Amino acid sequence: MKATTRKIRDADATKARILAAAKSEFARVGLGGARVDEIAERAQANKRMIYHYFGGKEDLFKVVLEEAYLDIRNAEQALALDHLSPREALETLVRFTWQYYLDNPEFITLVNSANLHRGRHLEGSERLRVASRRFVEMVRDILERGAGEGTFRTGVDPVQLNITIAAIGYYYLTNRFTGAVMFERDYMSEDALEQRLAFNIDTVMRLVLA
Amino acid sequence: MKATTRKIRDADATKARILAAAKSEFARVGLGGARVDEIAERAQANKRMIYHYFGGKEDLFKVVLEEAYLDIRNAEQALALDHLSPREALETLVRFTWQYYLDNPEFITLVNSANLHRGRHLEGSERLRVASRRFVEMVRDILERGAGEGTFRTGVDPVQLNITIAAIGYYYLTNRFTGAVMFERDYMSEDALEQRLAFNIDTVMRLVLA
DNA sequence: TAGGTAACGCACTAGTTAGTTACTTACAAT
DNA sequence: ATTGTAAGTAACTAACTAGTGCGTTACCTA
Repeated sequence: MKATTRKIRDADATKARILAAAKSEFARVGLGGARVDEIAERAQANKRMIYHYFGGKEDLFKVVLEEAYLDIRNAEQALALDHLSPREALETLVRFTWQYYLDNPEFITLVNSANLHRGRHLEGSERLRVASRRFVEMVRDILERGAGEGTFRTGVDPVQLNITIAAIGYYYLTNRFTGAVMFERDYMSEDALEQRLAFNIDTVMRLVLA
Repeated sequence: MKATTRKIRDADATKARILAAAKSEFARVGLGGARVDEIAERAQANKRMIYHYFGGKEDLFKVVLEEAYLDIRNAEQALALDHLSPREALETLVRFTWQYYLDNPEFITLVNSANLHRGRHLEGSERLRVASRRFVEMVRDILERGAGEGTFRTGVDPVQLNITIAAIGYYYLTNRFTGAVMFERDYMSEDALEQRLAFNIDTVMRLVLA
């Protein structure tokens, strides 16, 4: 009956609720704007528990941030791009990156907040470094396979390509509010999103094709 | 002697000092993180003056933001790209955008902060809309001239191109802290900056060339 | 079933924070 | 020279904020 017993006290569940609430709050108003009391309330936990489990606001932010990055890196691995042709693999990656940002808007704001604070909340994370190395190797492999079969040109730096793939989706979405004012466009209509994705796939393909 | 008289009371000078201090503070720690007392102190002005001249923290942010955008739009116009060949004009724009971000790092953080707050501080700015329209027309003109002489392909959306030109520079710089942790690279060395700019010019050229 | 341990809650502190009140003082126009 | 007005100041306040001290209670294990 253990699984069905409604535990009044459940450390794991409380921790998870705090993390979820913190992710949402940090994403909504940034590290500086987030309020510990608000996170506690939304997590239906006592504020004391945040200090008990995580140490403090900044430590909580570190955990939220690392989780967010590990989550996208894991999702990328799950794509199994090495089973696809180089061309398909790259297009799949561009589409995935775009869709991930759309489905997880809090990821973008968390990353922005982390960088406003000069990345200091991520500095020690060896887990993230390992995951990132694997990711770069994955892209390098696609580029090498493509160059080998003659589809792609040689000499494309996988890190630069990664940055560009992220940039063309990320920038569009994170700056959509000021963009909408300046360019008097609806950035988020179905048509607009579709057009941007098509433009981005085109950009990346023209960049690597032989 | 008016010009050389050291006025103890000078509304314009005080306003300007407040604006400069606010720009720096908002850029450093965001709207939420900035402290009105700190801005007043750094401006060597009394906090009361901020409320007197600008109304409040958020109104001050609005002015800072609008100024920042108008500044880059003016600088772009000053490039006189219509005097260059389409190809040179576009490369000049890519180089300029990149260099502007490097020379005015506060611009990027201000824009990030504005978007974290869903662009609401910019919503009413007709001045910015006018300047942006002129900017889009400038890029459209380059693309049309290029297409006319056969250098560029047809059908490239100038707004999408603008977004991409901004994105590939902006993203690299704003996310350089988390990027440095993940990819174990120095984003800001002279070599790295030069390589990124070259990569970006290449990306844009491949995107538009016929 | 007894008791130790970890989960949890209340109420507080010490320091901040945006914004204001009530005042003084320089300056320019008359 | 006088004086109205705008520039400038200092000392508040009321609300907020991260973090904590200390006591209580549920749950697991021996």
